[in-house]
Amino acid sequence: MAMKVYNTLSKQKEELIPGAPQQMKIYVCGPTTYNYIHLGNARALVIFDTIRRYLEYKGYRVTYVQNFTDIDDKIIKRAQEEGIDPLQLAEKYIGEYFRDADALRVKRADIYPRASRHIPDMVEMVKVLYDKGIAYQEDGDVYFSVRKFKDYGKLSGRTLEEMLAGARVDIDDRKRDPLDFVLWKAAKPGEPSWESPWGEGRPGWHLECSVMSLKYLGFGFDIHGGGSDLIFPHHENEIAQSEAYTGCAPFARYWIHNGFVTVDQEKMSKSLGNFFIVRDLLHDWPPEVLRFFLLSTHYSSPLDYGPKSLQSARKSYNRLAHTLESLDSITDGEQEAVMGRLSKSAESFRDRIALCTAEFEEAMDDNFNTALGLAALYNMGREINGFINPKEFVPTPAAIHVLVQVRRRYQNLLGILGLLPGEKRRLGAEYLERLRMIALSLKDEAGELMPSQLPAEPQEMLDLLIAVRRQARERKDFQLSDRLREALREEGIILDDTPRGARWRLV
RNA sequence: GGGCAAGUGGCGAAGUGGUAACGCAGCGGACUGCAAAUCCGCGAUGCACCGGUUCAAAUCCGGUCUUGCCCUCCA
Repeated sequence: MAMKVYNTLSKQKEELIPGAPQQMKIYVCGPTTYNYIHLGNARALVIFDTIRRYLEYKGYRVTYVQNFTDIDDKIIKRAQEEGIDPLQLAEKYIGEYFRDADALRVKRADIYPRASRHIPDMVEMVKVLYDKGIAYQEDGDVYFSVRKFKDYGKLSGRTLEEMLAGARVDIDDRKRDPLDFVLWKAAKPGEPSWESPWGEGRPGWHLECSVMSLKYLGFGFDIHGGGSDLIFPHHENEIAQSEAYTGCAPFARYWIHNGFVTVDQEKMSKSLGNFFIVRDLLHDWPPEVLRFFLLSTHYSSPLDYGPKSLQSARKSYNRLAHTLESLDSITDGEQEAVMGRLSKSAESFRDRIALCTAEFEEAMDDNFNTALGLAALYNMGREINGFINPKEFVPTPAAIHVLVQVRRRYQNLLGILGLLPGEKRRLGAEYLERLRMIALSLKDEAGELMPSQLPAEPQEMLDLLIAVRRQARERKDFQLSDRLREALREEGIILDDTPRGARWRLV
């Protein structure tokens, strides 16, 4: 199946054809590291991570590059406030970035280039642009002359005149044209700076992405991604620099931009101050739930954040995860049971699963429509539940065989979206005391069901409480049974009664 | 002021010419202890509004209203 993707450059959906067979070279603009990442940053991360995973699923060899902007006005400002070295500050937040990204199941990029480590390459690019007469110098600053690049505006879809009409551009005497942008900034006292033919200074923001993407992926690489707020000026300027530098086009072939996360319909942004830090959200919500939320809307649309939407995401996600749990428990570690004759119903079940898989792939092939892909997973989940839940279901070897395959398939697809449930959490030592409290508080009611000697290990303690409850149920003491279940629930332990006894899980 | 999106059931959200996916909430049912959890089923005669094109429109065209985004560091 051919894949299609919306290309910001052509403003239409195009077939995605790799530059080299079965390979995809992707460059994604990473964060400026002066703070923890927020949910808006996370959206871009998760979206491009999902695109990458899907391409890999389709058999592409993906080279994935994501930069860190570690030289920047804000980093410098923040570092001055804290009285530390800017690069050290950036390094600290790069570390924090990895903690959050890893928690969100974002696969590591192949290369994480940093602006600070590519200064000579950047100076070289400026030099070439200067020698070509496209850039000019003024008081140690070097500017790119947009009038010298005829295609300026092709990404954002604006002419120079339209941009000027905005009248919000800086009036700067040193610029020959208000729309010219800085390639190299002359050093100011107390700021990090590097040697250059125009004196001490530091690179302009857009330069790093041009230099580093060309260096690691080469001219005309496949996909360049980022948030829509980067279309102008960042990506527009990247194109101008890079194509003026190399003298040919296109610098990158497909430009993919994701929509914003909003709060009360307003863009979540650092400058507005209405942002939510991923670190905090991870404290309250499992990473899969955050990922589910971020992928539940098409990547190009705005996504409104609110506690209600996350609650809904949690319930929605739990259903998908629960189906996987059921599959796990029924196939119970079996890898590949012996093949036997399939019943008619098992056969048609297998066929319907195949249809859902095709549905998922079609959705993802069409501009990475994760919302539609999730719908396919729900359809698949419904088929699975409908197959294994009825009383008349018999786990014959043949049925298990099918289910093992289905589990693998279902797991695979969830994995593309990064939605595989994390490792089952263990009962930590902190539970022991809380569980003992429950036991003690119910001692009178439970009478001889509760032994006087309580276990000293959390899991044994929980097993004991579950056993007590089972006995209470057997003698139809539902009051005690319910009270026990409620008490456990308050501690975050949920009991599910099944025909094979109670199963527990953590919220 | 200029440029660009979007407006779909109570809520969220797919669908860009052929008769409205999916999730949450709600309702009904199965299971059960008239429990929790879970599972299954049901839901828009209509897709902001008006007009037009077409055998056929949520989907194309024109107009109106509303909202958001970009034009400034930002994923």
